[in-house]
Amino acid sequence: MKDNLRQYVSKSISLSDRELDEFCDLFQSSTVKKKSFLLKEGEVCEFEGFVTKGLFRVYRVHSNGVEQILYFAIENWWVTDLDSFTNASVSKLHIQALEDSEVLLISRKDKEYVYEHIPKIEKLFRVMTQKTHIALQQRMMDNLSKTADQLYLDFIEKYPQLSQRLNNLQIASYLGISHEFLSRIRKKIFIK
Amino acid sequence: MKDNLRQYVSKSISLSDRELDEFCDLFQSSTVKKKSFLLKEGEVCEFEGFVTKGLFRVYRVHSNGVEQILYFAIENWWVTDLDSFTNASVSKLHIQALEDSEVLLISRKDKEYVYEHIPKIEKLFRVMTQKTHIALQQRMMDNLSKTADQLYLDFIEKYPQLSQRLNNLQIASYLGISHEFLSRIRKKIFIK
DNA sequence: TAAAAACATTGAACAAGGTCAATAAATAAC
DNA sequence: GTTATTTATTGACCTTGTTCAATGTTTTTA
Repeated sequence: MKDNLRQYVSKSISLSDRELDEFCDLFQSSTVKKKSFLLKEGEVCEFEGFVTKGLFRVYRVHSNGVEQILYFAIENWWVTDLDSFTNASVSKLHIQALEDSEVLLISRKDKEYVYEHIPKIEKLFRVMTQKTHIALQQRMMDNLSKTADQLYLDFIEKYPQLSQRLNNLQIASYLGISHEFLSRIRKKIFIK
Repeated sequence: MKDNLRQYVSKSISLSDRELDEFCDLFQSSTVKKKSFLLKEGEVCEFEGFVTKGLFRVYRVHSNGVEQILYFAIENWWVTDLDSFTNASVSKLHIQALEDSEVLLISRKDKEYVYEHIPKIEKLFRVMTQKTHIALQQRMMDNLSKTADQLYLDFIEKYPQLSQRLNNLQIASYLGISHEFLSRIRKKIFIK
């Protein structure tokens, strides 16, 4: 079950078998049924998760009740509320499974321990955070400059397999547009 | 001149005097006149910079000619194109001084060297990248959910000293709205 | 397999914000 | 100090996307 994680780590850094075992042993597996929550607003996020099966959405509920999806996490992606997890602060986010899912969880304490103990892991996460930061910068620039049509087309082109697994409510909420407007966009696009 | 940098590092991690000297010696100081560029689109970003004086804007020029500001950097902030610097790829960004400025620059090679040589520095930058990532997540959610009025009010409240040093063209470009609309917002707000 | 729930589509009215053009005010350059 | 240049304001009109409500369609659930 932890094969995915082993593979993921090995792709980025070279650890001895022993280090790799030690790292992976710090994770505990958890199954999460569709529609149930890994984290709810108001809680403190005590885990960082590596998804081995299924699909999660990480989202915020605004004061007017509107849900805004920050990101999705599928197989071989990490899922956490970075702010709440690193600062042990109260979370403003929800993390919910959109399919029956499985995830490997590491606690804050164990992660800090492993940073001290296996410095290459610190490198792994530094590089990872850099990559997600670059992607987020790109996404923010796109959101501010591109039209909704283009955002949608880019999304289904960039994440073809993921977009198959999502309904239009989820996609609209990720793109920051209303699902009614997404429906109109789809009509316009697919008629052409 | 490197006192700011020494202080900045010391606040986050504890290095020996020797390590601190070694780290700071890798930087070379550079003065940048108002309106001149530290980086232009099409170049490869060969530096990461620590601003000791002045003000920079990091921005992209979209195909229609519209400028979108990704972020500003003032004293004690870092400035680089993270994507271009880490991947040695061609930059899509411009980095321009908005005031007469001074910046301490470290090269890609030296930064990689220091990661190997002083692991605490790796920690420093991991934590730093995490923080900026959290801030960017917040900014993206705000951009997607808040009205332009609110974005502007939040900006001048969050960065009071910075917003004093910027004209409304720059602020509008950062918020992703037209400067004409910002002008109307200001009228509406300050009349109340 | 029937009822309930969730999801998708469509119309009509509306709001937020953009574009273009003109003018005024403030800075910078000489 | 007086032009140039940059920045700010304002008006009129336009576009993109929202809201609300109704209806149809699919998927769950019992």
